Amino acid sequence: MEEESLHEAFWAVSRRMREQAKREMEPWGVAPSQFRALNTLLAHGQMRLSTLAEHLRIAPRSATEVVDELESRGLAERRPDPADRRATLVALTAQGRSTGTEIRAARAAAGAALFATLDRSDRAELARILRKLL
Amino acid sequence: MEEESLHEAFWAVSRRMREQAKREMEPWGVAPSQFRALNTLLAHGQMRLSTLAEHLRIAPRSATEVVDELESRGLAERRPDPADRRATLVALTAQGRSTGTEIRAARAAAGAALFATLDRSDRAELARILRKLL
DNA sequence: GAACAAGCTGAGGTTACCTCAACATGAGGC
DNA sequence: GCCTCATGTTGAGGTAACCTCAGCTTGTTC
Repeated sequence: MEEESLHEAFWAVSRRMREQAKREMEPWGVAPSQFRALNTLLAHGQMRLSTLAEHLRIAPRSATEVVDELESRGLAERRPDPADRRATLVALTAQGRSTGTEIRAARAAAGAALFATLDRSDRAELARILRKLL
Repeated sequence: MEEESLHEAFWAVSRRMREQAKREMEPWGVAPSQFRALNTLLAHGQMRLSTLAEHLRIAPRSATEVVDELESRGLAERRPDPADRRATLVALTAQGRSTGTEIRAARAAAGAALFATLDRSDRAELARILRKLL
């Protein structure tokens, strides 16, 4: 009973999160899934497709798709991994880096809107609980 | 910075939630979206399609689809609204009611698995914070 | 009784995934 | 050096859960 409503509430919030993220990124023509990739590349630098997939917790095949999109928008590029010729590395282009940081800044400025309604301690609580759930 | 990781954590949890829900409902051949509808019908009784859409926070057109599915599985049925001939009411069949309660029981028994890892106070905290976010 | 609103659905689209199989490359055993 | 097995990426094809837009039927109001 209680679990069901927790479930529903969780679902509603994550839905709202997605909608909002989508709106925020529209000006750059970047979809949420692409931004997620952009963001981890910003944080960790170039990496293999499969490593990116792990970071994003998606199947390698799906990472291929996201990278295709980023590449077609000129935000990232593939290069052969010199260490293993089966692998390809994904790296941000200069434009990818700047677009990524711009979006991050915009989101921060918009207050990462949803979570901004929480005060510092609530955010800490939420983070703690989410970590527990993972 | 912090918001981004909150975002990611939230996303990861809701993803896991969906996967788990899907697995739990497989034996009944009911998808998560269908169960959501089933559940609100169990809770509130028959209602108009548009009202159901509101409850589920989806577009009316999407409710049509969910109800189509439930109907084809014999779990719900449409009947004309005697009060307004434009409208159709959605009601659970006997099988719909029993299947719904079975799934609910199964999920409760499985501990609504994810949230079971939280103790009582954490769950209350989480519920409070989610409510604040909505 | 004309005009506008409300309720539902057909058609068609999108996002963000998935699996499975093919193909190329690498690594270990013999 | 060759064979086998594992690893990395991608083509093909599929799915869930939504969406909008246009069209139909009824209802309400003036």
